[in-house]
Amino acid sequence: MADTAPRRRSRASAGLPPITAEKIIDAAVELTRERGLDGWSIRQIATRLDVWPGVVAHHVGDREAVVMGVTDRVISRIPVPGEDRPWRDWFRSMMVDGREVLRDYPGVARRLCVVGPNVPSALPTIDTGIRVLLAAGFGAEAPVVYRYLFNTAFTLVAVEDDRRHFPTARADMGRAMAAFAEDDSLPGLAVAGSTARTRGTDPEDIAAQETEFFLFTVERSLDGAEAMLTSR
Amino acid sequence: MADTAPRRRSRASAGLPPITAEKIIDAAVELTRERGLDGWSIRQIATRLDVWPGVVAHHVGDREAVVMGVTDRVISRIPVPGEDRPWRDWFRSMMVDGREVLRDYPGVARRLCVVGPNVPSALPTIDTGIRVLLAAGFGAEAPVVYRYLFNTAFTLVAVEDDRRHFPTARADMGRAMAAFAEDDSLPGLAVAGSTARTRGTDPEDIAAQETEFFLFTVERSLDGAEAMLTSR
DNA sequence: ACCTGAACACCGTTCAAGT
DNA sequence: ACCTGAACACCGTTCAAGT
Repeated sequence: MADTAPRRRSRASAGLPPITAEKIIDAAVELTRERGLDGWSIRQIATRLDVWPGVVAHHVGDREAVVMGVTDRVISRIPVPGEDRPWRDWFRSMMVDGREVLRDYPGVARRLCVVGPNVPSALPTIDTGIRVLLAAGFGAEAPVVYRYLFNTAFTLVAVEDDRRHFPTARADMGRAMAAFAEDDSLPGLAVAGSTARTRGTDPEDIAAQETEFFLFTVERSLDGAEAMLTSR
Repeated sequence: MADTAPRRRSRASAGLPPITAEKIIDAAVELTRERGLDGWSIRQIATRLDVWPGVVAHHVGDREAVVMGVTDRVISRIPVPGEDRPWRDWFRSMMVDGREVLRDYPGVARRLCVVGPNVPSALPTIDTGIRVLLAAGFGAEAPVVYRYLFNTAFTLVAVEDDRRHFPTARADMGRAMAAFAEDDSLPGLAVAGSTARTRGTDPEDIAAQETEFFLFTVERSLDGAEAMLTSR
């Protein structure tokens, strides 16, 4: 790995181009793809760029600033569906496409949920989404409905990210539930256990179950919003 | 603070009682209440107990083990509503009461969502909740509906925790949105901005808005589940 | 302006040695 | 069995000094 390797000679005197903030974020984005947003250090970025750690602070700022830079870049990759789509289609597309992007950069979904519209690249999506809800008849509740749908989908992606960092957690959970299948004293868990038993436990089965639950969550949250329209 | 203070003499020779795993988790729970689950170090726990850092590993294990111990203890404080309650009431109570407990221990909600039924103290709640859904007529879908409702509520609490660690984020978000109130080129954000303008920005206003959005999310998620019953 | 090189005050984990 | 005391391999941040 050689993540920590001291350098010897000045970049300028060696004829190398100067480091820029953009190159630092580039390296941080790539490290985030490989190891997640909490899986790299400022010193590892510096090593990749062949400079000393202080250079990162000089061009970008502290770790927090680097993380925000990465977040903004990743969010900008999420496509914004056309505003002519029916509201349920628009949100389903945005959520499913957003999940695809976010899953490649573990930890960014959590950040997105926490900082929300403070990430500039999220603004076009928010603007279009609220307009779509206005057109659907949500009126003054459009902003809160947007937040509700957005949060429900992407906090779930954040949890999926976290679970990948507990590689055994998924299998443990399945096994723990399955163990209750014949427990008469806990009939609720017994039902969950029977369900768990019928499902596969190898990685691709788990991935398919995750996607299935994500899509279930998306549809339920859309139903929850739709109930606001029909009860008028 | 004196979080790092070396000790001098043997506990045994000083007549002090031996450290136990329970006392270590006690100290960690208290530190979590004060600073959150990511706000303390193994060395700070050791300092509070007047021992060397290695003692924590000896009695409990690594940091992960201490965190799971804290999580289990905090979850055990969440009351389980009576199973005779109508399903919406049962879930509303569990979610609102759970939020009250979890908010006192920042970071635990996130853990709970990630490890789920691997925390032993969560099992009685899961068992009762699934039974309540079975009684309500959700049939084989009871387990997935339980997961959906649980996740929606407590991932939101996890985000609320995170936002408290970005003390400016909340106000920045409000100000950022309000700034779009007269932006004709972004009409969706303009609507959100107008809404943001009418709301207070001091801490207790923010707390009230957080609670309001939490309750909104809870009702919408319950509506989303209820739609599964009415469409049969 | 940009970068080096080092220092500072922290981490979690491990482990031989003492009691 | 329990704890000391130290070592190890890391962190993020800061900053005087060089170019």
